[in-house]
Amino acid sequence: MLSLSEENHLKSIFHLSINSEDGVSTNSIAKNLNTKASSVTEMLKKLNEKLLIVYIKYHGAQLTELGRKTALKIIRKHRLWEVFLVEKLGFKWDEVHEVAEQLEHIQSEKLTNELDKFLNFPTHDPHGDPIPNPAGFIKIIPKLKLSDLGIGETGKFIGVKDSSSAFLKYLDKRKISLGCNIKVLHQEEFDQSLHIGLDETNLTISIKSASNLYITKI
Amino acid sequence: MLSLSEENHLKSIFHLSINSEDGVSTNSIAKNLNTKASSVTEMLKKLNEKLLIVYIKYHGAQLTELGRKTALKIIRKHRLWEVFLVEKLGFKWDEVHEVAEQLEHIQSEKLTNELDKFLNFPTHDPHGDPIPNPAGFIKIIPKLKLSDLGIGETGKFIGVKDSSSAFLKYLDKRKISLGCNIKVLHQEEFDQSLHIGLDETNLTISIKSASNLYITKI
DNA sequence: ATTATATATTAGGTAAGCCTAAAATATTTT
DNA sequence: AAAATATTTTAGGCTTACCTAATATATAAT
Repeated sequence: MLSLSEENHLKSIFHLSINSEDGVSTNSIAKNLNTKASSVTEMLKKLNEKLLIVYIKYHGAQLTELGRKTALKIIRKHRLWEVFLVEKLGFKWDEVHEVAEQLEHIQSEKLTNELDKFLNFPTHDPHGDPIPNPAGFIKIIPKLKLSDLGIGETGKFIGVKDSSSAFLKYLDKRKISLGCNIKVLHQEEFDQSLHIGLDETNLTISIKSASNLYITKI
Repeated sequence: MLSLSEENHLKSIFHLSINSEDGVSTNSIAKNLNTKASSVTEMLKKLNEKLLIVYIKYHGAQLTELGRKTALKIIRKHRLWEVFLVEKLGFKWDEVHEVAEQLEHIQSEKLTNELDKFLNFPTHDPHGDPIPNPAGFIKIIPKLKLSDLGIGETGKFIGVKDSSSAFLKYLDKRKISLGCNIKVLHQEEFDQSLHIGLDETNLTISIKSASNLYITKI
């Protein structure tokens, strides 16, 4: 059984390795977990011993298949609990993270699987991220950003890149919610901001916001 | 904020002080938590510093009002989660303890209170134990055992004293479930076992079992 | 290709929470 | 009330997971 700290390091490495082919750097993990590089180095040695990562001195860490599965099982729990908090307990999508960070470490396969059933086997969490299956399998869909669409194209809003509370509240205020269809109408030349169509209404969002919205073309 | 270990010690002291006026002994806590007396002594000093208990060397520990409230807030969470596990996720009442021991340490008042609401403000957990309110208030009802009833008297089964898996399964097998009415029909002289009436059926239970069943006279 | 800078590791230290063995205090027995 | 026994505390160690400061390696700039 893994310690809380080991689990958090694994998860961090998983998340940080999504956008990088080679090893995850010590510093990036430290920043992610709010600790110091020296602490991370220690942990990387331990996770390497346990065959959860491949760690080469001065060259960062990469998850092994075992490590990846282990990380995904934790992420599965995190995302299931997020669904529970939003759908059953009425949490807003910007309120769930902190609590889910605690709940994800509860050890009980039965609990996780019964929760999954109770929630009716959801496929995505409230931020649009996919939920791994019990074996830690996940289908990774290459994510397209709204800012990648051309003028006239329409996308379905499926997730956020930055899930900070500020950004989620920004979306709520503008009634941009998961699953809605967004059409790119026009782009301003001088600041790249986008005019978009959303149901009946039109609005303008900055290029920064647009590149935080994941969509699938439709 | 309290550490996991501090919380567990408080809870242990609370449970052990129910049947004893004076201080809870170091050894009994150690036994309860599966640690050693020396570890408990250390912790008692710390909890005393934090004003959660009154600890006098060689004379055990007693909860302060603050300590009692704190313990009851943890117990509140434990019991709410037990209700959730049984009523929503289909756990049996002998399967919930271990998981609830983990869930009781999750820190989020909002979570606890929303869970309470979601469960429709239950007053008792699946073993018949009362659930404290958000402020850590609880009404302690002096508990009567089935073995305290006289011949011909009837009681409503409201809780168990020993909640071991073995005993709970024993009850399940005999269809003795929380809330049912039990009438004492006759007592064997040589082994004190009781003949009881339960709905349409009659059965015999040992005096040991009878003294593990809490009831209210009706 | 050196030098400067950024990044990572090692060395050594701290606090929490556990342990065993020895010493101190309480309790029970005679 | 003294001796025997049980209980509790203290002393000193260990492990995990942190930290800072010093050193080593890698990367970027000249």
